[in-house]
Amino acid sequence: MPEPKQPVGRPRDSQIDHAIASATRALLAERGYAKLTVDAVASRAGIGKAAIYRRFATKQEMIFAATVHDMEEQPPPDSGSLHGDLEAVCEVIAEQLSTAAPDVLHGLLADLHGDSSLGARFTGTFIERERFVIDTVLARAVERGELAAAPDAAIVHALLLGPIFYWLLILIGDRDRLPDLVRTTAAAVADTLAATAPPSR
Amino acid sequence: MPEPKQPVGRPRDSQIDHAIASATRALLAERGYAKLTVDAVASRAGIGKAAIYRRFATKQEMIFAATVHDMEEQPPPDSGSLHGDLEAVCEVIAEQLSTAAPDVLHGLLADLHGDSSLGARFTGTFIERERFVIDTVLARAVERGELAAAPDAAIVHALLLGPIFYWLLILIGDRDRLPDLVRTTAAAVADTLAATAPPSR
Amino acid sequence: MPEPKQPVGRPRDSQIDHAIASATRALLAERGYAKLTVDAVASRAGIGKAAIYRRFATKQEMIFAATVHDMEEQPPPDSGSLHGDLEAVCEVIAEQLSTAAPDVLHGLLADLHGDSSLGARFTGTFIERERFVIDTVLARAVERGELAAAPDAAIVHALLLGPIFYWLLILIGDRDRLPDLVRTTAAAVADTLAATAPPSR
Amino acid sequence: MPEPKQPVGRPRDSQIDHAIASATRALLAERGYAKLTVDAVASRAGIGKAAIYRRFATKQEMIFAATVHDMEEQPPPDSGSLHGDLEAVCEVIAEQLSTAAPDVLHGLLADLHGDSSLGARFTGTFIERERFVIDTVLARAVERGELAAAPDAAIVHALLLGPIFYWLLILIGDRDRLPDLVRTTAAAVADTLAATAPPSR
DNA sequence: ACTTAAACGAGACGGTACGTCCCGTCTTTGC
DNA sequence: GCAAAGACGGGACGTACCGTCTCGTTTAAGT
Repeated sequence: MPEPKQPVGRPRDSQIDHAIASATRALLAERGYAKLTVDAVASRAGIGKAAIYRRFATKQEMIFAATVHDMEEQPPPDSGSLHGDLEAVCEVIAEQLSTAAPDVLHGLLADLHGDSSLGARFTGTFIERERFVIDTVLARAVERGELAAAPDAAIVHALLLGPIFYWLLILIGDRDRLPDLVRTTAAAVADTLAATAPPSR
Repeated sequence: MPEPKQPVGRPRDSQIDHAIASATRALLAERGYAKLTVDAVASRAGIGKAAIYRRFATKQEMIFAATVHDMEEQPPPDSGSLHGDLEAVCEVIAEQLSTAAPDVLHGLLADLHGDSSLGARFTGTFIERERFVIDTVLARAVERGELAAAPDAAIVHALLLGPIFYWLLILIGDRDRLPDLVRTTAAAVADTLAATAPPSR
Repeated sequence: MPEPKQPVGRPRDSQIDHAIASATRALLAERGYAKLTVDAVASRAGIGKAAIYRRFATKQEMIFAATVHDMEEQPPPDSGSLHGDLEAVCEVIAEQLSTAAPDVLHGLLADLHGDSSLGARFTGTFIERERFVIDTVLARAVERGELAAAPDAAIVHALLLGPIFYWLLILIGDRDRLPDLVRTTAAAVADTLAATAPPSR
Repeated sequence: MPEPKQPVGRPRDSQIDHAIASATRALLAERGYAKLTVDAVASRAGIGKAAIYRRFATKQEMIFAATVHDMEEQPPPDSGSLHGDLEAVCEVIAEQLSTAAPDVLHGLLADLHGDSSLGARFTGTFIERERFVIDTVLARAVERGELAAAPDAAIVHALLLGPIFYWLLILIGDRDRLPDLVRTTAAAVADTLAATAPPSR
């Protein structure tokens, strides 16, 4: 029996889930990743620490849940060309990333890769999902006849999203210029792929 | 006179600087960024904690100094072509980065951007130095007649080094395939630049 | 209403109070006052340092509480004569003091008078209590007709207990001879008082 | 040869001895025993720490030397009676003690008895000297015929000086009343001795 | 309505690391 | 060839968090 887990006792209060998430986000914005403490989140949310640890095993999981909560990524609608598809993919990622402060992303990434289980979960969701999106748009291009064969998706992944991450996380570049970067990147990747795997005439 | 600051008292023992740096690096390699403690560094280096805090205000500054100690980046020798120069720049960065464990890079970046003074210092040295290297190779290309005008260096910076960081820090990709990525990236950027700012015929 | 202060949250574990006190006393006996460390107390008591600092603001307060825990001093039973009463008072004090090592007494007194709040607390409890005992036996003597009027209690206090403290703390005298000293002191004080304030015939 | 110790090199600067002692006394008065640091003394005296440690093995010795520097105690001139002699002894001690703050005396005593070598030295000088003074006045009384035999000097020592120490160190009593206490104590001890060892008629 | 079982706010708990301070020693340069 | 200035190893201090664990109270579902 797959254990329907008939609930006994007081059920979890779903308001608390929201309170935790929004307190976490507020404190991240106010004080930064490094100075976020679980006690502060509990206090700000008006709840006890136990309510947090009943939901999340570690502080990192809490932050992870509060920050990447709704990042659902779907392959973009078929734009009719590889170039258009790649640009759409880039744009979505860029938009999502630019809502977060760089120090939060760095802190989260550091903690993610410092904890192997969380790291695996991150790779298993976000990275895989991005990869799937890229696979999809590449397959479309092959089908469309733009490319002779699907190139290595991992390399394309890095070429396409790397510049955006670097701009936001390392260069801490001006966000107004992000659209420029997105356009240039998408164009460069599209051209390179076309040159490397030209359609068999 | 700009204060020659003639030293009085016992001078700092430069052997201790080395001992701190190498103990830090050893412990980072052995136990990882998250488990590095100042006491452990002092103990391993055979010194007192005070000697560390006399040199560095925080643990983060110590790690910063110990890890980025000798990263001197010079523009690569002129290879004769923009493509060759870009590839050389990429290779050097890729080589430097791959000597460090990903968790150290993440931890360091997180701490860097969690402390504004350190973050500014990082940008003011490494990023500026990388930017200078890129400026140099772009200027060479213009001089050579490969490009009509030097393109925006910041964008080139992101396009060129972003994929490598992404590969190592986010994808945690196979390091054996890094040379492939470097080649592809350099080629893509060179082609894009040539297409965007072609030599005035 | 004088604030009944209904407790919320997890209450303090009173076993820990005992564990701290007995670990402190054990370590004082084993290693002496100067070598007592808070970490050692915590470790010996099997608790965290935070549990100590939640109860006591400083190491000194902890030692104060641990060493003077149960020193409840009551006026001795009426022996029928001033001399007998004074001797009883002396004996009790002498016995209590001789259970402690001189270095602990010195250390404690030094810390007491190095921290004004602790010093005031010490005076407000022990000294006051001793004074009350002395007041009581003097009042008895007046009632009994042994003395015409109660003499200055502060002077009597010093005359009666001073020699014992001096013997134990300054002379570090042989403890076997303490009973002798107690007898002589009590006799001297009783005689002096009788001579100074004789019963009005 | 009894080693005339012909001095080699630069002789010690005796001004420094004074500077150390007065800086120590000033800081003791300003900040108290517990907060006295060697660095502060050196800085205040305008000298290096080494100059201090060249003269004293420990901080305690330095304070000891600075505070008890000139306490030379001689038996008082013969007053003609035991009572008068005892009172004179008391007065001298009381005067010397009341120049020092109680926290300094306590701190010093604590450190003295925490360090056995210094403790022995203290006993070997001050206590012995006091004892000699008491022995002397008791011998005079015997010679004079006031006492049949010299009583136990240790007990007399405690009886005579204990109340003064207690008043100043434990009760932190009013110093204006010290003369009263001295008179009462001397009278009590004189009477008791006379009663215990009356002159053989 | 009453029992039961879990969730709740509050906050104490063991543990670990931090950064500071001081001691007594050692090592320079300058007088 | 000593002195000041101050760096050094060592070690304790008191603080701050983490993730866990009681308390006494509250809330739903099942009797």
